[in-house]
Amino acid sequence: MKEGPDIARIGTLIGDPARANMLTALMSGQALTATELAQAAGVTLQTASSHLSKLQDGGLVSQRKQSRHRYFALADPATGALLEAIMGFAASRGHLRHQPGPKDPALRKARVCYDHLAGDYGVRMLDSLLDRQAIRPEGDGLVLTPEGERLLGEMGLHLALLRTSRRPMCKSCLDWSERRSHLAGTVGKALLSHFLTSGWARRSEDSRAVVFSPEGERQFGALFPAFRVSPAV
Amino acid sequence: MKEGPDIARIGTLIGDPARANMLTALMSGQALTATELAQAAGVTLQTASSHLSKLQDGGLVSQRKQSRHRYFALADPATGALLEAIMGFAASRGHLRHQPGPKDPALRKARVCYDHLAGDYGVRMLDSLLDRQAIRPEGDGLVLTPEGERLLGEMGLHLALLRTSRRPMCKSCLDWSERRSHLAGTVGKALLSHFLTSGWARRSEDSRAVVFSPEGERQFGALFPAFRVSPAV
DNA sequence: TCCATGCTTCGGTTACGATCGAACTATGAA
DNA sequence: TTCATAGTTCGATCGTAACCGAAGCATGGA
Repeated sequence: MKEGPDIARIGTLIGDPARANMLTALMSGQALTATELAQAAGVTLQTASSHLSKLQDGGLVSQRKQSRHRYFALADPATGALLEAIMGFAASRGHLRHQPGPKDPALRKARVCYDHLAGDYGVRMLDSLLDRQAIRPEGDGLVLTPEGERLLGEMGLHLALLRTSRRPMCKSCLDWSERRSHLAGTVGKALLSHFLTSGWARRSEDSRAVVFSPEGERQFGALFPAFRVSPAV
Repeated sequence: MKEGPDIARIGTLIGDPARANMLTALMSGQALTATELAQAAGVTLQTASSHLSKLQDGGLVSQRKQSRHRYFALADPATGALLEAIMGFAASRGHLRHQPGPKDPALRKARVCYDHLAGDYGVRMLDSLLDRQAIRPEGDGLVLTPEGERLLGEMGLHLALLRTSRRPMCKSCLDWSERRSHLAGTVGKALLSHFLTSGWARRSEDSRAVVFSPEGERQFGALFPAFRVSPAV
């Protein structure tokens, strides 16, 4: 018989709509309870529980008990990266759950993608960083330039701390709404985190949307000017 | 309702064992007929036909008519890359179709991974290229150094021609058998192609194994010495 | 024209897995 | 102790999709 990785198992786990909804909800990077995930998936708690134990057996999600609650989260960054890859691929083939039109504009403008910023603002940020040579494409990936290090330092990010992670610093991630790339990796995570902690933006309660305050809009606009009216393909 | 890429659809397509087997067979990079794919999947021709039309609707495979035959292949390199990513992820979670032991030694030694060399020899090749600084890790990816350009030129590969492709030149790909990376991308493809055309190796008829000739072993060993007895994790 | 080959379509069967109600366990609060 | 909340396990139902036999198309050779 054949030998090799069991891709069918992973496919089956992701292939059920309820499980896919749960995983998508967990792409926000937050840990969610079984009840919350049941709501997100549109199934009862019993069904959700069954799905979650399958996802856990499959190594896609991890569980943390905390008093009466059980918090579930994506198992690790690799899981998030895999889901991002599949999302990008699905979008590239036109497999959208509904129409790709201008629906849910908040999500299209700015949203959380596992742990970094996606949507129009995410794309614009990466474009701007590339334009001012803070980041440079190199081989298949992206690298931070000295100018980029200076810029991030100015914003108060601790580069040395970021480098301790085993994840790549910069990584491009295909955006399903924009059909273009935005910035993932440790730096992408740190930037989003910076926006949130400095009060420039906050996360929407009930979706993956990221809502900028007026002040945040101003600051973001100054840091990452829309240097080109980017046509969304 | 939710908005976004339909990852469940991709998951379902990959999640059926018969379809997964077909896709794995197509990872050899060769175009195969419906009959061949039916054999690979262990189903009848009717069933295979049904699966193939689903895969085609989903944008995972493409079809080419040639007289009475219909050749199917992976739709594009992005599809191969996605499958590679899922294989790596599945292997990292221990999801193997059978035991990960020393079974099918030919496959573990050297095999085709979509269009480049994988297995022990693939890992060894990349290790060796990194060791002699022909390739350098940069950011998330790999880049060819001047030394690497010299080396490839010496082997008779046309770098200018390779650069015309939109795919990255060098790319690392996680190896399920070795749990380490091997070389993908345009350069990885060109190297495998070089081994095959120069008669150093040939493809096995009925599997993804790559069989080296005695002369090929010698040449490969000279070019890519096993500079370190690499422990397979 | 006839037949062989390669593949698709149709129809009916079957099996697996998603689903939920109900009962059960666990933790915390009153 | 009792009650409430959070979650799992069990059992039964139900729908979908995989599967294959048979028939139908298409292409090419004799």
